[in-house]
Amino acid sequence: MGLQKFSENEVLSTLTGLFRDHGYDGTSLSLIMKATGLVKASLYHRFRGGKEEMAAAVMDRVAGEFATDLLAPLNEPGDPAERLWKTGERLRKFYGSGKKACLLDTLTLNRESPAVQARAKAALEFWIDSFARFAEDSCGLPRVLAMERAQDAVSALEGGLVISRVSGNRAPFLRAIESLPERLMLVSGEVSK
Amino acid sequence: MGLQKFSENEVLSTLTGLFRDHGYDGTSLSLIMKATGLVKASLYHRFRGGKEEMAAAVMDRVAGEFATDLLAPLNEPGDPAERLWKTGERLRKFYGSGKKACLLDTLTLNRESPAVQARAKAALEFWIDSFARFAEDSCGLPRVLAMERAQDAVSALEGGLVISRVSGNRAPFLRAIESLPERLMLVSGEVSK
DNA sequence: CGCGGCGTGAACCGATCGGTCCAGTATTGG
DNA sequence: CCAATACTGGACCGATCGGTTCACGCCGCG
Repeated sequence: MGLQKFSENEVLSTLTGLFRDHGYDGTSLSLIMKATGLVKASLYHRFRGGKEEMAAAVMDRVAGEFATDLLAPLNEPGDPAERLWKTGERLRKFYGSGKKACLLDTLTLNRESPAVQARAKAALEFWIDSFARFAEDSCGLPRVLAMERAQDAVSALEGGLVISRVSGNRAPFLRAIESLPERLMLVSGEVSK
Repeated sequence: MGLQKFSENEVLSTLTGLFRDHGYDGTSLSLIMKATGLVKASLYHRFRGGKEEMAAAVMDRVAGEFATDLLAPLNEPGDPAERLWKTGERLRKFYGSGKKACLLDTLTLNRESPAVQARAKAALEFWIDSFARFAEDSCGLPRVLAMERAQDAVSALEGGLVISRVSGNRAPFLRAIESLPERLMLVSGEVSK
């Protein structure tokens, strides 16, 4: 069998960066060719479904990364505060401290991609659910409150990314990361500061 | 002078909806033609700069709407709580209770549009600044805290929009609206609930 | 060593992209 | 009522869009 110039993982990484920066419509095949160093036929050979399959594959990969890496500490044994901090650090790194955008945002504008849309929704729900279960199981928050807090926590992260991207100031996103303990671990909402 | 089929305002409203729903790259000229009922030449006559000028005009219009309508209550005399509530209601209506996206998000992915990018940044800064001045002048928050709170408030709104759009659940956005008083009016962060 | 097959490059496809041109229409001011 | 003006329709442009085809080269396996 012929040897591939770049591994599946390398290509998917490049694709991920592309879709993050430019969204679905903004990521043209020619841009993908330039960035990956592969030509159309090579791309098409790996992704028979074309661009949409590429986007779906990227979503799957990132969803897997969230499940097995970024959000994994939430389900491990140990001190809840430390586990949440670990997850926060990984999220911070994943989003380049606010420099990189989120696929859930940039990849969901194209309406005529139900496959991508469904994956995004599932990934978001998994994320929120992971936060909620952590707040409920490890921190004793009542179920409904835990769900609200989880939604708000992810919302704060996503919003921070938008603000940081548009304003060029990473502080809002970093504060969203730092606020995770207050959001998911405290029963009432008071802050010491 | 010839009579125009649709007023400047009608066309700009349609364009606003288009750019909100599909982003910059996703809003093709043919889509614009269908939605506005105008043909390319007519569009091009009104916007010599083409699609980029349309996007810029939309940004200008919405920025003006924020300044003279949505955020205006913050600078009026009267009870701060009521003024903030008024602004919240207008924001809620503007974003269709979470169904409609924000241009600051959907229009800032295309990097090779410095004009649009600059307008978005300015509009966002104006928004944050309006919140911050309200928190400082009307609610007595110290300047630096007011600025942080304002950033976080806008961040919560933007995040709520993303979550609501992807999940199809409007609750997160509505909670972001409801949380405005806590965010901008309270010196410490405790909540009664 | 040669065979089978995966992976790749280049050429090519129709459709659509954003943008341009100009002749015509309609309307208002003089 | 005529001319200047504001606007619109349709045809057209080159470039690029996403997608497809096919033959060749390269590799591992027998």
